Amino acid sequence: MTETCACGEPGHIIAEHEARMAALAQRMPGEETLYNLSDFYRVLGDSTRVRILFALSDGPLCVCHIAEFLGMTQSAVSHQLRVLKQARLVQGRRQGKQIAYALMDEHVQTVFAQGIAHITERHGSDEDGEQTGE
Amino acid sequence: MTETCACGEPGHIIAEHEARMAALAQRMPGEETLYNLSDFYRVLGDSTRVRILFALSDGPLCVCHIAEFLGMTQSAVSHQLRVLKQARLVQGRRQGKQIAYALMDEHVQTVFAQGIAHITERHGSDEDGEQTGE
DNA sequence: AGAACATATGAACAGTTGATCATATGAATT
DNA sequence: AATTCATATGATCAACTGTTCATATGTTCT
Repeated sequence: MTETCACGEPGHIIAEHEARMAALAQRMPGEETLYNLSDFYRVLGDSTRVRILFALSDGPLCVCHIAEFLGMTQSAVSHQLRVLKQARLVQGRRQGKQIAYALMDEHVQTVFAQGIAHITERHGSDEDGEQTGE
Repeated sequence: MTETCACGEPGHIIAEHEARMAALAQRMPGEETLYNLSDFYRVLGDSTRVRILFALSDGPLCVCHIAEFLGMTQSAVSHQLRVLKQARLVQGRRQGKQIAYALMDEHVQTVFAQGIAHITERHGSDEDGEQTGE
């Protein structure tokens, strides 16, 4: 399987690479952590859910209002709220017939804001990248 | 479609919700921004890619070493590197027969580190969440 | 030029995902 | 208790995703 790359010439990059790999094995977070991390990102990796989170960034809203605001079906919103709820990103509080959803904590908002910063700081929207470098 | 929720009773939450919705419409980032944001997260939303990013967090590695380190096929790694490259998260520099991949900039590492922080700060790994609140 | 190595890429396939539709649950109002 | 409104949920289906296999591209060495 692990096709060991045979080029073990001294002074070559291979040397440092292998040193790094040894160090990495130490620092490598547990399988579970990495899985949770990617899972967390996966939840944010859908524009509908991102829009829902943004809709809640100013305060709680009930499902029907989220749906109205985003121009979506109540069902679709509800399904996605369930995902966000399981990921502990939002929280629902019943108020009469309605259920007001809110962001779980400020932490979510922080991460979210940083994401937007990361995107916008790329000064624009040129998104290619087909050259290998060199 | 937008089933307008009829309960317009004064003093009810509906009032503030609708006020918020008006304000939101202003703050709402452009469609493109939100799409880019979720797209960015989507790339991080896969454990293989997260593991690759982590493997590069200590310095460049060539494809075969990444594959060896993660116990994956060269092909699978290469495919994912392409995704990461298009998302401008990594960068490849040819060095002889090999191509050393590296994280694009420190910004990536920052975002990445924050993600790990967000996960671990949840003190453990209890992941349910089936109650609506109340 | 030819062989060997490193990486990229296209096709194919299984597994996952998000929206829709129909319907169930649950709360308030009559 | 029956009706109405608000939300949740299960089934279904099309679209997408990640891996594998086979093969192409590109580099080095002889």
